[in-house]
Amino acid sequence: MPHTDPEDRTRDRSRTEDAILAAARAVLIEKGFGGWGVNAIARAAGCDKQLIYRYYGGLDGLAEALGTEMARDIVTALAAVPVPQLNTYGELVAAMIDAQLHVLQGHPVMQRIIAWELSEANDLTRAFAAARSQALLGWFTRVKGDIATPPGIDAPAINAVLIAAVQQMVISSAAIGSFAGMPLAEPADWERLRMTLRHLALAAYDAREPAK
Amino acid sequence: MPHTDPEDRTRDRSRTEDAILAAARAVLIEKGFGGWGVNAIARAAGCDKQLIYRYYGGLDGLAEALGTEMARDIVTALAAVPVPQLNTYGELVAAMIDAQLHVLQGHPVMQRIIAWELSEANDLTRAFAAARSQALLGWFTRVKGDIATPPGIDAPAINAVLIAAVQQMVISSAAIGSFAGMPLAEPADWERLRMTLRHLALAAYDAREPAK
DNA sequence: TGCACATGTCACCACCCGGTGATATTTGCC
DNA sequence: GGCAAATATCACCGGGTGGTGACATGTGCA
Repeated sequence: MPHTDPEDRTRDRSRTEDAILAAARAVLIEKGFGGWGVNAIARAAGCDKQLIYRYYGGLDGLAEALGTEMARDIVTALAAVPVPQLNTYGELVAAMIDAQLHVLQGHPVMQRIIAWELSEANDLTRAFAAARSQALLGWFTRVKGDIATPPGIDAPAINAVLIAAVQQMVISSAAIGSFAGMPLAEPADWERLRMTLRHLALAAYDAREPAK
Repeated sequence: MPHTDPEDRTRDRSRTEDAILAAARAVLIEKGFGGWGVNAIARAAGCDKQLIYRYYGGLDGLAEALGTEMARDIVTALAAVPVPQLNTYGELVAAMIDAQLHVLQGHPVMQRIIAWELSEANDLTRAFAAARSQALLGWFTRVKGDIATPPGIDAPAINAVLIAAVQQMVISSAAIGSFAGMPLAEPADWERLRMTLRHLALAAYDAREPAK
């Protein structure tokens, strides 16, 4: 029976490609970028490491694939933000911050990649950071056209600071479960952070923030 | 001549101890924690790695020494903050944030250690994070007694968010020179960040921030 | 059927790592 | 001077890494 069903073939390139990609994610999540190598990934994927070189061109190509996935996930998350309902600049920023917090918190691969960027400066990590910046800034410039930018305020800097806080808090929570004495484990902790970020965004932009 | 001057001895324990510690800092700064190991440090110190084990008890003891130095540097930097001149809670927080930004920006070892904390969760990195948190919170609780805490505001959360932003921006600048499209290289960039953080702190706490 | 190719496996290489025991040399005291 | 201890060096171990060439086996087409 030479013509077997593609589903239960023992030799299926696309299947092993998926297995390698999944293993690449799993190893990155479990061991971090320090333990992210061909041997560990091949072991986790249950195949020979040679296939990583054949199908992805080695670690670099595999990392690129993860970066592409990450950028796509950010775009997807931002696309779900209900922009038309936001009528002030502060509300828009608060929504963006909220989306960023949400997607990053549920995305351990992105968390590891960000920690990677912060630890090693090379072409790969620079490409990671650029992809995320582009996804964020692209969405924002595309959306802010509808809403007036407050005058006399350094909006890009404030937005960068808020995004930076989100990143640091989420990455720190994954590593040690808290930050500067503020616990980051229970859902209530995250709600507290969410409210704080919203408060800051509104206080920075909208003259009178609504009572909470 | 058995009684040589201690200054030009070839065999001087305290001298090599200092050399090892300096090499530990240098290697951490240059290669990051991924390349921070006994072989590289001994090579940089110009001595045998055996001495690292003898004098510091291995990598763990050496890392502890670096952590102790870091905590001491934070305390020193905070001690220079002119607390008596600050009469509002927002001003106090702004001064703390400013001190934190200043010390971290001039402390590449601390930058690497923070990136380390964000990448690996073990007893060592947890001890690092705890030491920094303790230095910060200890100073703050010791100082805030003089100034009334604004009611109805989650001050610890806001402070944590601002500190988190500082950390993320500085670490990111060291790694890729910018963050979310905001350049972080020239002194003017840092002044811009400084002003933004101050604006946020005052907007969050003091009802009417002074005109800039 | 037979043959070419795609797919997967294995063995091996040089290199670096952390760690340790044995050994050499200097120092300082008696 | 002599001798013990402190200081420093060397050689080696097992193990892990990224990378590569040779080989085996399943697949699908002529």
